Amino acid sequence: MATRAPTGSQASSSTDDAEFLQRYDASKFERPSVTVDVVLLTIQGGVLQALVIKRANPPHRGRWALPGGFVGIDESLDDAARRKLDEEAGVRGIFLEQLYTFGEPRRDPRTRVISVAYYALAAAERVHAVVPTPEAADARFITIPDELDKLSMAFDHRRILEVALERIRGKLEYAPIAFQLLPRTFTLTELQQVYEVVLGRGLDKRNFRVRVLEGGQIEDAGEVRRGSHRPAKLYRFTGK
Amino acid sequence: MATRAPTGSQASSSTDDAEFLQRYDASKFERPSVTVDVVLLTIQGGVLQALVIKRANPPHRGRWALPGGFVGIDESLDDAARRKLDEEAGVRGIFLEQLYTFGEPRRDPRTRVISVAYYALAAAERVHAVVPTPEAADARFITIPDELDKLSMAFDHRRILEVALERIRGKLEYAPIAFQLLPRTFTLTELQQVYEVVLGRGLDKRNFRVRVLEGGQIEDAGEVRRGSHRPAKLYRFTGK
DNA sequence: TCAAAAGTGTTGGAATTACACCCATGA
DNA sequence: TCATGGGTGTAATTCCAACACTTTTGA
Repeated sequence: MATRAPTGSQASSSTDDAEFLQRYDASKFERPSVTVDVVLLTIQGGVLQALVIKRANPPHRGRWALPGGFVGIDESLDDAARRKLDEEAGVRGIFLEQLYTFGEPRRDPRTRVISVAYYALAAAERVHAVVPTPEAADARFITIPDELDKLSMAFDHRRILEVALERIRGKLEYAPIAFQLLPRTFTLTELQQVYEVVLGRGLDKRNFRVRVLEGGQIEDAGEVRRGSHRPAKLYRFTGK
Repeated sequence: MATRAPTGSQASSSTDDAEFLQRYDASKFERPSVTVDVVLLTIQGGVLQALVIKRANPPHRGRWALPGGFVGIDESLDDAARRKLDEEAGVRGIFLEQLYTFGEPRRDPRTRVISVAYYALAAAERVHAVVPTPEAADARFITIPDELDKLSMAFDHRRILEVALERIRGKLEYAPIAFQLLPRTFTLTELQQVYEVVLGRGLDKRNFRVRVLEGGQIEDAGEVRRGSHRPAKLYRFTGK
């Protein structure tokens, strides 16, 4: 038997592999179903919101659940999450990142279902204009934490949502994710509100501005937003 | 149809669910295989090391791979990872945490395989005494980064290992994981070496000691380690 | 002219970094 | 006694938190 040296060169799939493929009995192992579930977060009206969909079928018919569904057999996990976001929220091209995989044997009463959870972030404009879609007749945004605390959710989706919140609160401080919750250009006050809403506490305006302007992640967009009062400078995120 | 109010009470599995279970056609969706792969890290001889196993079967026969295997249909993901660690490394009861799920359609040439990756940390004493085991006749620890850089690994296991390294480097600074790489009692120099080896750079001894002693996570174990020179105080981690 | 949001600096304390020598032990 | 790793303090700097008023605009 030709064993390969530990420090061998980059080898392509060997002849062994091809032979094995033909012999491989794919039915040998009982396989779980694999789904993706997506926590879509946005900020609207000064509050953090998450998209939930009312289940039209058992199990948990009539309860609220995260958008999600089965992963296609030739589809990557990321693609499945993106597809579900498109089908059930009508949203494309937004920030999306894998969160955690939930695989307790009894988390779905039907059969063994392993769910790879994702979280997505979008500016309110990107999502409030397009929901609902054909696949999700009854979809809505719940406010966090108020409505979430009262809502009974299907499966372990409440837990998934809470893990997503933990994650973005942690990441907010070292990764450029706040910008994903804003339109391309934004005012510093709007950016600060993102931080305040996600972290759940107020921040000092002067300290915040110094920090963010010295951080080198945003640049002056050269325009102003006019409201009913003093116009505010617009900034844009300088892609990392 | 009785739709549930958005803010309803915690409902148990409904009759709908039970009915549906009987009708549910589990074969409707083609299902991927699901595996776990475990990155077992340890520190030995002042270097970071990872356990790899030589594959006895195709695909990638003779190449080095992470310990891992299929998830049982009634087994949680965590349990599967723990089981593999036991079977292929003979190690139990060590720190284990989910890392990331790798699910590209072609990552395994046989069929669609989604791998939920874990990383595990153990003191050298815990693992070097027990490897190899029956299931993994050819297992060894490779040094990081030296041997890893030269090694050709099966599947996307190199990538998984690199993601694990990124993760522990990031977590080292805010989570108490360094202690997982040490025996129950340890000297401050040993603790510092863990940080240095994982981060790949030297640290100032005096600053390190002040920080760690004021951190409140360790306590004096009341003993000393005697070597060939001045004895060193032993400390223990005060479980968070 | 007034209401409302935009914009702007300073200061004190805390945390972080840089840096060099003496101590206790076993051989 | 000497080689080796164990153990300790201080000063400069940077970072962070607290704090209030003036400016610009549209109504």
